[in-house]
Amino acid sequence: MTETLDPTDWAILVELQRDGRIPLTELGRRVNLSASAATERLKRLESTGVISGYRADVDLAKVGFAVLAVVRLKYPGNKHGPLHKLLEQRTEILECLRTTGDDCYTLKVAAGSMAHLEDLVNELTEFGSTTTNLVYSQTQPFRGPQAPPPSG
Amino acid sequence: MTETLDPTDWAILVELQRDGRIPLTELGRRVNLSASAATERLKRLESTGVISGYRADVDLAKVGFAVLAVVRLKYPGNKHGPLHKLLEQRTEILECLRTTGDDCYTLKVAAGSMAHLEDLVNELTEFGSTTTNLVYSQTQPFRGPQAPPPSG
DNA sequence: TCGACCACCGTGGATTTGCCGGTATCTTGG
DNA sequence: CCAAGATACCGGCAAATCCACGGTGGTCGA
Repeated sequence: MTETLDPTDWAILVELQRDGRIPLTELGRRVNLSASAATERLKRLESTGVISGYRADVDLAKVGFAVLAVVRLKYPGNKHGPLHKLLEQRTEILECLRTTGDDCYTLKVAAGSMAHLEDLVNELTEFGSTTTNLVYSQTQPFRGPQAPPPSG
Repeated sequence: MTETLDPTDWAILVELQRDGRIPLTELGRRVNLSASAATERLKRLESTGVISGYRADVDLAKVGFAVLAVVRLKYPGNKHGPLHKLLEQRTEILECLRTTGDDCYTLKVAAGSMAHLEDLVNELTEFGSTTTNLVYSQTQPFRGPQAPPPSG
């Protein structure tokens, strides 16, 4: 399940989480490896699934999504099919976490306006009661793991 | 603030959010453009900040973070400096959203074990009362905007 | 000591990138 | 209506990069 990574592997992960599009030559330079050695390590990280992909980071506000919100959904039923279908259709739902606790799902939602957000929440309310919190700001858009967890 | 994007720009964003490391030649092919035209558009998207960067997507479980949790923090004070300092130090805190509502902050936290999570929550509890929910699963690790918001 | 294995390195041909000038379309002002 | 300018696209070329290859220096077990 978990892969064994040495400090060089971690350095590669950190670099590629900071800038996922650097050439392999530059990657090797940064982690003190030749380009071909860095390539081999990177391929291993990709093929073992440690790196699952690469994504461009899009500024939500710049493309018209002025509103970001966290919506918690208390879903009484056990028919999750329709909800998953909604998640596929509504790409405004950026993320969906199924959690323990009173609220079964925690969603991160982007909307162009409050009216748009209202529409989205209305759709979600079909499934259960919702709690919505607007987001003022977020520290970093996202941050991945930078080092192994303690004692492992 | 918001940039004007035509359908081709959106196609580029979609492709690069799906795979941020494809060569420009391939990108042009996918959006029906020559490599140089695709390059020019991409540079414009980068320089205007629509694309803020590229990141490798790391599988948390594969690198030893078996536990994912959402922690909501009710922060009574108004001294946010110490909290920001903690966010910088503790890279296990993947994301921090400041929101409206009763809970001022919503954090996404990765931990190697329940003991590790307990440590993290203890540190957070120094700042205020916390509510922690473990994450069973997440739909996609993340999904960015795929199309402009309605009527905009 | 031997041989298999592993991670690394350097090389060279194929590919990609970055930059240039040239062309077609659209807008603007006379 | 026409010319000037702007915009977006294309093709082509030099330089950088990618990629598969074989070679090297370690470690480990027989």
